[in-house]
Amino acid sequence: MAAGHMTAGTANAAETGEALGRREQSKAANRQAILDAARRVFAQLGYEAASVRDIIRGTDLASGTFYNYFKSKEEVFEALADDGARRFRPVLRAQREQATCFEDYIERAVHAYFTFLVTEHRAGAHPTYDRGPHVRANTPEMIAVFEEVRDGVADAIARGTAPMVDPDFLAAAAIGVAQEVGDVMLKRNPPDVSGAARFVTAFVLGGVGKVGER
Amino acid sequence: MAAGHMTAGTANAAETGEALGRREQSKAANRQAILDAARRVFAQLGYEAASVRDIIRGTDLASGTFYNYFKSKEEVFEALADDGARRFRPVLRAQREQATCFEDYIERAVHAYFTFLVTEHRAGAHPTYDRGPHVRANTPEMIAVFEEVRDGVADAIARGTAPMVDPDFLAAAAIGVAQEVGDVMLKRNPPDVSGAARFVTAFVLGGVGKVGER
DNA sequence: AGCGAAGTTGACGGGCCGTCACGGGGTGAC
DNA sequence: GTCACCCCGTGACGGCCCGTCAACTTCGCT
Repeated sequence: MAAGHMTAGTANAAETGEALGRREQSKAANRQAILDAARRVFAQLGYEAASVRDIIRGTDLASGTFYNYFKSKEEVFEALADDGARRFRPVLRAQREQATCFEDYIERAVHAYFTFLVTEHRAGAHPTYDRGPHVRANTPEMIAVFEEVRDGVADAIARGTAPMVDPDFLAAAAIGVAQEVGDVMLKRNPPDVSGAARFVTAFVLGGVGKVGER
Repeated sequence: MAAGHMTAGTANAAETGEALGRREQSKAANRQAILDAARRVFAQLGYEAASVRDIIRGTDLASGTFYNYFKSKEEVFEALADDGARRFRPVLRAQREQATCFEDYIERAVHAYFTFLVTEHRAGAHPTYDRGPHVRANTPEMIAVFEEVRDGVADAIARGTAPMVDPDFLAAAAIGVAQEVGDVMLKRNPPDVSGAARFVTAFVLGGVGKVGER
């Protein structure tokens, strides 16, 4: 803004972190244009059915340009996924710090996840990943919850708060429950986030307890 | 075999159910050739990466012939899936009848499912469904277990053996656990079917118990 | 102003898709 | 045994998507 009559040199860019050269600006814009188009296209056609060409048509770029930014449809998906995870993870961390106990922690994490699911679902960002036989993609939030829960569980076990069980199995079980129940929840109208979160929490905690008994 | 000098008329076919006309014979053979090729190709390339052309090349048929039997790759997958389910379901039923209680029933079902998984996995029939972002197809056995467990749970609730809970959520949770833990199990060497089955059983039963408490 | 690098463009060869007009061979009637 | 019918296998075809690349445009710097 204060650039005025400056020649937009490198010194200015380093000064604030913004006001990049035309080159960098255009690069960022193109990348974002591709991601935006991809979001729209995935939402409309579903990930499976969408083609790179569909995404390109959603921008005003040439086909070759796409490949300057991404190698494939998969890579675009991953970029979108990382984006989702980056937005979601802080929320999850916050819940973890506010939690009063292990039980509370699980419920908060799951509740946050389901809320996120419903939001993204409403926004159309989560297309029907289920075309063909029946296919599901691991959403970024899922991965975030997975790692978060795994860490939380490992913590709890280390502190003796939770029984000692195979953490891989446990994390897998928890994520499986959240995933499937989340799916069922989304199909209901209206989706009962709190109810589903309570169900999952109880189920997982009950499972942990029973498994820990030997 | 006893056909001898017969003119292979329709009456003979109806008599035993076999000894079909050349036409029907060839049709069955072609269908089977496609399914066999598809199994191989899916195993080798993965479901995602496999193309209809790959399947066709795995047979000595022309491309047009494929479409006389199946509309798409998806339809071939479904045919293979139905086949798997048809082989697996009787096993599951048998376990159900042998079970002495609800707990035993769950463990038997899960154990049978995991055994099936390992067998099919070894046979290469279950390719890496996870290419690209991370994609998973609902296998036919999964669907069979899903329905079986759902029915079993509904039964148990009706008889008062299991606490009254939302059966959709419950079935979803159970299948989610089995699915994810099954995945983890398959990645270990050697896969511990009994251990995983015990884990899942305990987890699910614990979950059911806790959820039922209110 | 002018040069070199960075980035964009769109045409191109290769491959897959599903279709369809053709022809060969099984089938049943006589 | 013969023959007409029609089922079904065949493979070439137009349409589309893929990833590449030589030519060109734009930017950044001197």
